[in-house]
This record gives sequence, structure tokens and C-alpha cells, in this order.
Amino acid sequence: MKRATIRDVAREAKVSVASVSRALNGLSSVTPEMRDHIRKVADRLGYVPHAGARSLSISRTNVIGVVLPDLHGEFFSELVRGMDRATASRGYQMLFSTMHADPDLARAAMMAMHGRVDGLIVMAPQIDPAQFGELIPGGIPRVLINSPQVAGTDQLRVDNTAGIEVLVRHFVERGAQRIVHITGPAGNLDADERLSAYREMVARYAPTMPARSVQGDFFEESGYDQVVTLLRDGEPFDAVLAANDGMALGALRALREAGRPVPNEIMVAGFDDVPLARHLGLTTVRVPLDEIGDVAVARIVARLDGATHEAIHHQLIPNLVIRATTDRSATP
Amino acid sequence: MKRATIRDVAREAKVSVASVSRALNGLSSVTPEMRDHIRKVADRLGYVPHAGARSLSISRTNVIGVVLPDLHGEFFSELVRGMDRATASRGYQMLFSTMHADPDLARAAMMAMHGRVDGLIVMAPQIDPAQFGELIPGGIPRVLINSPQVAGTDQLRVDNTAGIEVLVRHFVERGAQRIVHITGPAGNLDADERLSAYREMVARYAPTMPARSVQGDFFEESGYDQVVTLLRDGEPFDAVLAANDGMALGALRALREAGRPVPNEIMVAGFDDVPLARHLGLTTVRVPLDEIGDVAVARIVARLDGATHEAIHHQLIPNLVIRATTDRSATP
DNA sequence: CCGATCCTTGTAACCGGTTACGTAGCGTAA
DNA sequence: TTACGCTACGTAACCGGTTACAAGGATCGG
Repeated sequence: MKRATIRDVAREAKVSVASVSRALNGLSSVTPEMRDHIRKVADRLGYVPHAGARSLSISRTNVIGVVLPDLHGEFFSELVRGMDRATASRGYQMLFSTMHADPDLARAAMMAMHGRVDGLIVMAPQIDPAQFGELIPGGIPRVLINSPQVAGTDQLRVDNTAGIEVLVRHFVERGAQRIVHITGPAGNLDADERLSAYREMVARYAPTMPARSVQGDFFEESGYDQVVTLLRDGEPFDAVLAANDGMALGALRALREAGRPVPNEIMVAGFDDVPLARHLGLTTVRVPLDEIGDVAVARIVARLDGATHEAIHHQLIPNLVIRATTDRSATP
Repeated sequence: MKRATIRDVAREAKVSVASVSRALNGLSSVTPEMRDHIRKVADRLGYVPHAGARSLSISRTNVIGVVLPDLHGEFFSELVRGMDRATASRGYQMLFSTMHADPDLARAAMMAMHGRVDGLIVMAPQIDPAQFGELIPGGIPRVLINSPQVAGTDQLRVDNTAGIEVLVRHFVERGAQRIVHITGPAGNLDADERLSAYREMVARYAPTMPARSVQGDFFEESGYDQVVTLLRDGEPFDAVLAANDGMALGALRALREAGRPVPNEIMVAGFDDVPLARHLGLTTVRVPLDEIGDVAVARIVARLDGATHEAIHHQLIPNLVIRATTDRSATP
């Protein structure tokens, strides 16, 4: 019971396929009677145009490909939300692939997108930039989010250094003597940038304070585990700066279970401002994730519509959101 | 600077397109030397097969279409997570459309999917079942999630009645005298089912208790607003049963701001068990959202692989998760 | 040594649309 | 009357792959 094709409609209406195509696409060179007639036959047969064939013919898909490390989690949820808004309002659809930090998967995903999308949004904070360029289907607009630099390609990035700077300053102003940093996974671009920014900013704003970082992986459990370890080892610290909100929440849980008062004895801050952070009163910096998704789509569409400006490299500056976990003036 | 096509490769390698196709797809009837030669030329030209053309030719896309009311929010995030896992492991990609409760958008989205996907997962809790059947691209496997019944179509649903029953019983066992229900948006299938289940279960487990429901819309603010109103009007109640977790969290916030102790004076429960619920200690029922996504994909793939059993109608039973907001034995 | 068989490769049709180009039919001007 | 232009429609090529079928060459048995 296959769907009717345009040729079925043509045969049934006793006209040529060209006329059917023209009539259904609202071309002007068709008499109104012809158009009505064809419409009627098409409806009767339940004809729905085959989007794949159409795309092949006109070399336009109205689909934007999105390649992400992951789909779930609050971080990506927000990002996708912005893209969804932007694509839906412009009549585009999104084709997703995830790659879970696996370059081979990323490669396969991108190849599978060739010929299926008009543009590509890629977030790959852990792919080697060298092998990256060749990988992307040729000649189509693309935007890289928080990814290694690739020449001649639009980039969207959060300014990790600025974000860490404002957090470290905030800690120091609130009287922190010893700030511990929980890092993201090594090799991840954001994680690395945040780590070196942490070192730089500690040196700048608290020259006498030793930099001290422990290894995390952006998941909540690692934040929890590392704080448990720090407490057990009796390491002195009065502030925890986690490289993302998830780990900060883990840290918070560890401190609560250990009965160490936050923020009075130990302050905690994260990075990203996921929705949970607001609910749990976590100080953090807000990166406008939905806006990033929105802007990425807008840029692709602009290029598809013929805009041909230089490759742009946009840095989004996160801003400080002070909440209970560093607010010593209020009761927690 | 267009991508090389299979004909470019054939010309450059001085062979026919058929041989190129066979060589690159690993067909057996190609000599090893020929294969190597073609591979080499293809690499040199940076040839990447055009997935759209391939799909048209073999009538197989390896893409599963997903039509949802929304993409963001924890609810959908979890659902998508399950689908992502299932599709990625099977070599499929996902094509998304959202429709924001608009039947016309849903219609357009589904038509745009015809010829672009092998199967379809649809969640449309507010679409009229009558006009629904015709809408779906013909002849391809489909799974409906929490949607109105359509004859001969696979269905996956949460058992709303069972979920509400266990919550009402829990409240009553904990000594609730007056349970207020905050509903979801009228016309939404889940919302309607939960409301009538609430009435039924109150009548069954606490015959003397009057049923009392106020209108919400599944968003947090509506939960907050309604509880504020209830408190201001001085309505008596000692338990709030929200139709989803988001509104329960809003209710919780309103109670906290009003200084009414939870759970000792007023208990609160939600529905869904989104991740936030765990963090905030909200009692709720867990619906295995990720599992639903997973199962939906698995079923589509099974049908694509030739399984041809009856249309199934699967009910997933939510189970009770007791946390602080109803746990009067512990300190909150 | 010859014909049958098998294996490899090429030719061309096909998937389902769009569209450049050709043409029939009509109205108008010379 | 013929020439011409315009409009509405049909024919067929094309997008970039896959694959049924044909054909050529090598291998094999008799």
C-alpha cells in the first residue's frame, strides 16, 4: 500500500507531471481550473510529496544538522531549546546525531548528514582540530560551538576566562582564603580553558593563595567524590569552584552530608547556570545557552539566504549570578 | 567548490559508476585491486556519498522522525535521552519537529517527514484522533506516545490512573484530610486522565473527602500561582497533588515563601519524577521516560526489520518514590 | 580445442521529484 | 492573409546514488 507519487497523480488527472508539480507548488503559469482539478485529484489519492526526492532535485533540504556530544542533561536541553525555537520559526527541521566523545562516531555522523542537511551545527569540545576540517561535508554553512578553531568557519564560544575571572573575584571579595578548583575532563576544550583561567585569576587576584585543582569529569558524582576525598584528607579550603554546575551540586551534597555549613564555612560556585542551579541556590555564571542555539541557527540560515560575510568568531560573556551558596550576608 | 559525486570518482578512476558503488559498499563481486584503486581515488577526491540520493534509491533512510510538543524541559529531555541511546546504538539518526500544540504545525511537520524517515514517533496529547490517522505518512511504522488512540497503531502510554492511585493512597495513609489537585491544561490527554483518576481515587480511598481541583498548565508558575491563591483565600488543605513535577515545585516554592511547613502541615507530591524532583526531595511517581523513548525506537526498528505482529498497546506503570515532601517521620 | 560456467565489469533504468526547453494554440498587428 | 508574441502545457533531462541485466574474459570439463 505505497503512497501515490506525482506520476500517479498525473496519470489519474490526465496531465503531465510537470503540470502537477507546477500546480501544487503554486507556480503562476497554470490556469485556475487546471490547478483546482489537480488539487482535487491529489487530495483524493492522498498524495504527499516525497521530501527526499524534492531535496535531491532542488538541492535544498530545509534541515539543519546538529552534532552534539550528548542530548540529555540540562546543558544540552537548554541549547537545543534555543535551536528548536529558531528552526521552528523559520520552517526548518533538525537532524540530530550524538557522538559521546568518540571521533569515529562523529565522523560517521557527519558523513551520514551529507546530502541531508543544508547546514551544520557542531559542538565537539574534544575533537582534534587537525582532522576536523576534512570531516565536515563540503561547501555547506557550518557553525562550531565551543570547539577547536577551524580556519574560515563561524565560531560561537563562551568566554571561559571572563567567567572564571568574575567567579574568582567574587570569592576573593567574599573573603575566600583557599579556593579549590574541580576541573572537567582533560582534553576538553572548555575544561582546559577554565583550569588555566583559574590559575591565572588566582595569581592575579590573590597572589598569596596557592592554586589547587582536583580532577573531575563534568558529572555530579565526580564533584561529590572529590570533595569527600578532600575532606577526608583534611585539606584546608573555604571555597569550591567547580568547572560546571553539575559537579558543584555534587560538591554541595558532599558538604551537606559532612555537616560543613555552606556558605559560612565553605562557599561553592559552579559554571553554566542550568535550571537546577536556581532551584538549589547555587552561585554560578550564566551562559546564555538557549541564545547560543538560537544564534547558531540564525547564522546558518543567514548564510543560506546568501549572506556572505567573513567568518565570525563570537564570544559570549557569562555573567555572575549570586545565590545562597556564596551569600554570607543571608541565612543559607 | 562542490563535493565530488560518484560519477566524478568513476571518471577519475576510469571505471563505471556501478563499480564504484560496489567497491565502496563492500560488495563481494569486486577484485581487491579494483577496490583498493577506487578507494584511493575516492579518498583523493574527498568523496562522501550523498545520503539523500542513496536514500531515494534504496528507499531507506536510517532516520527516525520524532514529533513532539516541545523539546526542552526535563520531561522531554529524559524522553529524548532514551531515544538517543536507542537510535545511536542502532546506527539511526533522529529528525525532530516540534509543534507546540498546533495541529497545523504538526500536519506540516509530518508531511515534511514523508520520504525522509523510515519510521515515526509521535507524541501529541492534544490532537484530535479523528483527523490524526490521515495525517501520518502512509505505510511506515509508527509509535504513538501518550496520544489518542488510533486504530492499528502501536501505542505507548503511562498508566495515569495507576500513578494517581498510588499517590492518593500514600497521602491518605499519611493522614491527609484534604487533598487539592492542580490539573494540567484542559484537553491534554494526560491531564484529563489524571484529573478523573484523582476524583475516582479520592472517592475510593477517602469517601468523606471532597474532591477539589484547581486549573494549572504543567508549568511551574501555574503551580505557584494556584497555591498562592489557595492560601490567600484561606482554603483548607493539607496535601497538594500536582499533575506534574513542575507544578509541584511551584507549589513547594509558594508554601516555603508563605512559611507553611512541608510536609508537617502540608504535603506535596508531583508526577513524572524528573531529575529535579530528586534534588529537591519531592515525592512523586516515577515514569520511566527514558525507557519509553528507548522502547519506542526499538519497536520501530523491529518493524523495519520485518517483525509484523499485531499493533501493541503498552501501558507503563509508574511507581511511587517517597521523598521529603511527604515524609513526616524525618525532618524535612 | 570447444562450449558451458563463473566471475567481473559496464550499460542503462530507476527512485520521485523539478525545470529548461520545445510546441501547440490563441490573439493581435501589419 | 501571414507573421509574431504570449501563454499553458508536455517532453525529457537532471539531481546522485543503486542494481537488474547484459557482455566480455577467464576457467574448466569433456
